[in-house]
Amino acid sequence: MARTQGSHSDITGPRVREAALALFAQHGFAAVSMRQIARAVGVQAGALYNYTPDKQTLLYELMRAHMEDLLAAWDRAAPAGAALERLEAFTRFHIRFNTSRADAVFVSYMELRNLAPENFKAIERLRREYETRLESILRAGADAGSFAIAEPRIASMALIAMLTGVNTWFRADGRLDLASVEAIYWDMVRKSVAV
Amino acid sequence: MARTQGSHSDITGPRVREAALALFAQHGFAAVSMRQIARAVGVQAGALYNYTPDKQTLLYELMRAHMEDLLAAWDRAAPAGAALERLEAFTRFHIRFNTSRADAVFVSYMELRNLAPENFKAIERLRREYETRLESILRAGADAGSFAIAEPRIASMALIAMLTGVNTWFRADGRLDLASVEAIYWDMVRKSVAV
DNA sequence: GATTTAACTGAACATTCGTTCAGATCAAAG
DNA sequence: CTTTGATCTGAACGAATGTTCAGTTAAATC
Repeated sequence: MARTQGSHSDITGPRVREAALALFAQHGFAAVSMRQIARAVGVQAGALYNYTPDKQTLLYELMRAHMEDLLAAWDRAAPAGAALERLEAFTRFHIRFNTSRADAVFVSYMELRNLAPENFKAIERLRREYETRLESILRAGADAGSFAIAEPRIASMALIAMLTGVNTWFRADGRLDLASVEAIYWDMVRKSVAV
Repeated sequence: MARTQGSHSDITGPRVREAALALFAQHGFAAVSMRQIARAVGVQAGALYNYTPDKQTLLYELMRAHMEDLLAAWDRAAPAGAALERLEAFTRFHIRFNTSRADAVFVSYMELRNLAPENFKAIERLRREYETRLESILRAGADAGSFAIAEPRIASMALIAMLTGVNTWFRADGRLDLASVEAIYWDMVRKSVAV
């Protein structure tokens, strides 16, 4: 038995996913060919099929991995305590996590319509789970009387849309650093749910 | 000279654009073929080239028309007066206009990366113009002391992202009607910029 | 140094793509 | 009724698509 571990596949596999993610983000899933991905990795197109059964599954696995990373990272970072502190933590976490993985965020939102139905359902469930994390915070704050929110579910969608929007304009080498961006958005979030 | 006006082209032309818009919104520009569009219209693929020089221009013209409609509609609807009233008008207008043209909004955001560079620049200019309309309102309110906004440009991006997010969940036959949605969002917008 | 086999190549498969164009169609103008 | 030309068909073009697979390569094991 030869080349059981630590072989090329440990290197090529991640590189396939990295290249696919970058290309999907730049040109879109449908506009990127398996040959383009292979060229970026430095192999022939056929070699990609050692790492994914097909193009569709490659997309799905990228999105699933991203959504599960997102949930796991938040569950690790989420503090206990008052709703206001939890909301601030969520706001800053969302901005930091999403700006640090712009390609994955972009693909996970833009390519939903290119998922096969069963894959779409799985990703939507994960997305919904994340939204519910914020919704719970808003409900807790509303129940405690520290937030004024008529519709917690809709407010959570509104806030997530606002926060994710940072990705459309933020550049790491721009005028504002992440700390300033966090402060600006937290100020708006805090006030928007204030009593 | 025969069939100079009021002929098939007055009917087929709009139908081509309608079919293309709906298909682009559903499957994405790159995933939709000229033959699919032709089938939806009820003609052969070759006939489409009486109405667009190529697929790229078809996409560009759809996006350009949408952005110019948006700007013209706002400029007609925009009231004079205090910043707070102008901001409320903008909030309600944005929600109403965007939910009434979900396909065009979706395509105009999602397919930016499929535009040829010069077309991209033209659409980006129009988008920037619209963002500046809101930014001006925020600056006026900040100068007058009625808003507390450190970064008007960024606040305008944040608010537009939040408002456009309505399209991801709003359904005309859902639990909430548009008036309720407008009220919920206006409440959040108003508070987020409050002193 | 011989053997094993994971990893990859390179060619091939049937489809589909955007676009072109000669010719058919047919409603309106003369 | 004849002419005109806008409109559309139907076939064709080369290029590109996702995927398969027999065969080559070479690193790790014995």
